[in-house]
Amino acid sequence: MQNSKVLSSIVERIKTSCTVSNISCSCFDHLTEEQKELVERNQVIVEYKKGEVIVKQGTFTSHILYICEGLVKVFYEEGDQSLILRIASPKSLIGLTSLPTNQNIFQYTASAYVNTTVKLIDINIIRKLILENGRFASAIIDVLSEVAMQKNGRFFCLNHRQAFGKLADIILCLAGNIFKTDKFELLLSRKELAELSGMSTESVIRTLKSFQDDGLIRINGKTFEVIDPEGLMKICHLG
Amino acid sequence: MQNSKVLSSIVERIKTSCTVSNISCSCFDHLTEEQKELVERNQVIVEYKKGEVIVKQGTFTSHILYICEGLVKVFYEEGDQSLILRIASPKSLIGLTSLPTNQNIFQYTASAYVNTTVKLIDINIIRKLILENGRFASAIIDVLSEVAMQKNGRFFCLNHRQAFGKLADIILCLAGNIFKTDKFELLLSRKELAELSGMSTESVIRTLKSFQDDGLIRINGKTFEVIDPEGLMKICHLG
DNA sequence: ATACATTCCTGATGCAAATCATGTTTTTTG
DNA sequence: CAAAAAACATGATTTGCATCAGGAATGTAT
Repeated sequence: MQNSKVLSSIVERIKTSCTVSNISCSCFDHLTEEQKELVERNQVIVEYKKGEVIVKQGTFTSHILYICEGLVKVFYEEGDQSLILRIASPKSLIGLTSLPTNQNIFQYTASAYVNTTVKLIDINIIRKLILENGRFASAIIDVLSEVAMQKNGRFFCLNHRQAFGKLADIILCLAGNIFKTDKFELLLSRKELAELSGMSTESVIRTLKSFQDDGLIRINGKTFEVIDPEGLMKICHLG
Repeated sequence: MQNSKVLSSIVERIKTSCTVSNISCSCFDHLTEEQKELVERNQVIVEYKKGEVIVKQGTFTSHILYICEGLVKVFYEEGDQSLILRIASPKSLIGLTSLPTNQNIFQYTASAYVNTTVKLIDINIIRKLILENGRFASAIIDVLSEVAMQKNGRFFCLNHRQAFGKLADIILCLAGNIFKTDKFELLLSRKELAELSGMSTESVIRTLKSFQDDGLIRINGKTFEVIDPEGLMKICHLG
């Protein structure tokens, strides 16, 4: 448990270069009671099973997604290749980039990593609220900005680091930002981890093994434990 | 000149995967006369020489940048490595990601590729206008969304294509989006082109040469001419 | 329990592209 | 204008990582 403290302080420091982060949204707090009701009247709550597609790239954006529970993979597709843009955890919004009215098509696919509960909110209501409520608009801008900055960090990491650096980063992010503990049950397969880090499944396995051999992490099936977060940090910044 | 037509139609089609694009901003059109005056009273126009740093990552964001003329490199720095996030051409805004008040530090450096004229607008005025004017806020959201989507395309391209695919993409983007003609004087050095495409300078030179040998482009010093845009297109989507 | 499919893992091979080394041309500067 | 510096170019070498091939372990369906 001492490690948790070290971990959180480290994750704090590497925030900007972090591949995966948890950007929560407080925009609805700025609504009036009346506006809150309006949102509630125009939303539905839907549950998705592990692996199910929530929205598909290329379809019309009729709704904005608000993740209530679960974990969602947001990715860009082209041909048979894909690129994970971000991982959305509870309190995240998905679909904001479709707010421009001349761009009302989903530019990415979102699917559930695990069983996930999502609020679907009518996008026109969001548009209306942006026009009406400055504080709400400002909060939406904040979310967009944060997502953009996080993406810059991920972008940088994927392009400038090599295998072990990328993977070290992802492990720290999963521990620090998503699961918020140094020992967690990883819901993702090695293949999904590979997709996330932009490397081959085999390389992920090999690299994970080398981390384990070097005493940086401990793996037992799906259970991951970060033993030496500072070591991972170093790897992350070197390679 | 026949080629220009082909070129523009092609650039139209590959818009989403385009590494470099020209996102212009019409947000100030939505201001009242009074608000426009407010902006004008709180802005200064500054000229930067080629190579000069306009804003430096890590410094306080007191102003938003509006490019009047020129070409600006926006990049993320970490240690001695850097990553170009986007190229900003006239009518672009830079610094919007610093709008959240809890995040008032520039997350990237901007420097002038060529002599550039920039309007510096007090960021607090922009914040005030977002709260006051819904249409303005909405236009800012539109810009942020477009930049985000463009970044996704660039992100994808840099990660999934190999050298020749990346470079083909960049050449098409420069021709189609920045210079808007199939024959242009490239202001960037091979080294800058390498930085932009995330490859080594030597590889850029070699790849450019192979494009020339294959009759796809013609290069004469700094003058680039796209001869076979459809060929470049194909390369772009294959590799 | 048996058959089948995934996921996980390991070693061998190949290749794209970075790096190194070195030379040439162009541009900048004193 | 000469000297220095930067940009451009090209060949040789190295290397990180994907790909291929095959096997063990785990999970799922029959």
